[in-house]
Amino acid sequence: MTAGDTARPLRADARRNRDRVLAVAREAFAEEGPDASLNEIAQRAGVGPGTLYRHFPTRRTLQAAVLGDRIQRLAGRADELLTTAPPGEALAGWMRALLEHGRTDHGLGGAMMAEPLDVGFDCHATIRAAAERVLGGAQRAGAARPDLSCDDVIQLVVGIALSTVQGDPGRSERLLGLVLDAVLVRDPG
Amino acid sequence: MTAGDTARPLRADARRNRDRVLAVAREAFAEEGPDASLNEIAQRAGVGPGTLYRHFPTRRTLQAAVLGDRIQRLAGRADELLTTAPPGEALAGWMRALLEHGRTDHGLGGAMMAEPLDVGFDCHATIRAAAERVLGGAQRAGAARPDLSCDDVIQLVVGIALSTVQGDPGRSERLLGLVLDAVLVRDPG
DNA sequence: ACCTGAACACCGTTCAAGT
DNA sequence: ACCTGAACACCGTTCAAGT
Repeated sequence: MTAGDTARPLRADARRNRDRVLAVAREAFAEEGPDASLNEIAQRAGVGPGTLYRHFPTRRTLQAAVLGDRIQRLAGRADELLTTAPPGEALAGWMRALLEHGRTDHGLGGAMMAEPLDVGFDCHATIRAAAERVLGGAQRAGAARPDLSCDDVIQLVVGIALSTVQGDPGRSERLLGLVLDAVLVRDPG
Repeated sequence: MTAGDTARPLRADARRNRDRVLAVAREAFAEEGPDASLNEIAQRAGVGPGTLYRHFPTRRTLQAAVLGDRIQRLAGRADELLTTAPPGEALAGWMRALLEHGRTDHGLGGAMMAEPLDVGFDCHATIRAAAERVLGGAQRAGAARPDLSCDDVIQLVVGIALSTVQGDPGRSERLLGLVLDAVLVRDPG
């Protein structure tokens, strides 16, 4: 199920307009960040402002829709890692993926996690569930500190993303490494 | 020396206007966050928009001026802690102070650290110097990991501030504790 | 030297009118 | 049922005119 799924199908032209707006918004957020002009997005998509607002009543709704499949992929990546890597590495790898997600679109990914409100499909719940899976796996294997919650993991990583959006990715990785030292339990080998 | 010091003294009315704007901006940022309307600040201060822009050509300039003395106090707190607490506790205490700073004014404190550009007096340099002092002290005493840079410390703490501005302070402290586990060297006692 | 405030281009948002 | 686009209130920013 995709982020944009609604109760019953849209009329053909409505669906097309929605997709157009979404495609343009994707580019706009990538280029100009989360505060890109909505009117300009509507214009570039060839629709009136009203049409944009009909489909996405608030800016956050549009942001959530843009991030939707990215978040789905992020959740899927958790299960992928759990079957292809040892638990500790799976957790570390997923945190790396979350970090990258947080940095996308000039920090839009991280910003959405930093604000409590949820829109459309529940981004928070999806990410939290994925975090719980990788963290739980690592904890049961004794590879991660047992007193950690998935919110701890998420907020630490999102924090790194937000404090380094402007800088180079190398800084992000460096900081993630430091946090991992507090999260992972040293392998006695 | 205060943040607002300029080369030569202002005319009396100019100085008064500047102070008025600054006082109103302080309230506005505290209430509405870093994006508070500049026009409204000018109006509430009883000056025209042009006057505000004359004194603070960009929003960041105004933000820096508002945060100025807070940053001075934060830097002073470093030295205070270094003389009243053992090195490891001084570092931890200062990081706590930095965390609180990052959360002020709806995250304005943290946001300014997350963007590279500097305005007016150099906020970054002031904070980095303070961080270097407490971190260096702790490292020389063997209380902190020797491979850490002051940027590591700052960005980790600022990240926590940014990812928890909306939530309760308890979450911030919790996450700071986790980061401290990676920063401090366990006391063998 | 400094202030004022009208003016401009822009933004988000709404809503009557259309199809 | 959906779209359009004019309209409104607002914002940041500038600048000629004043003192």
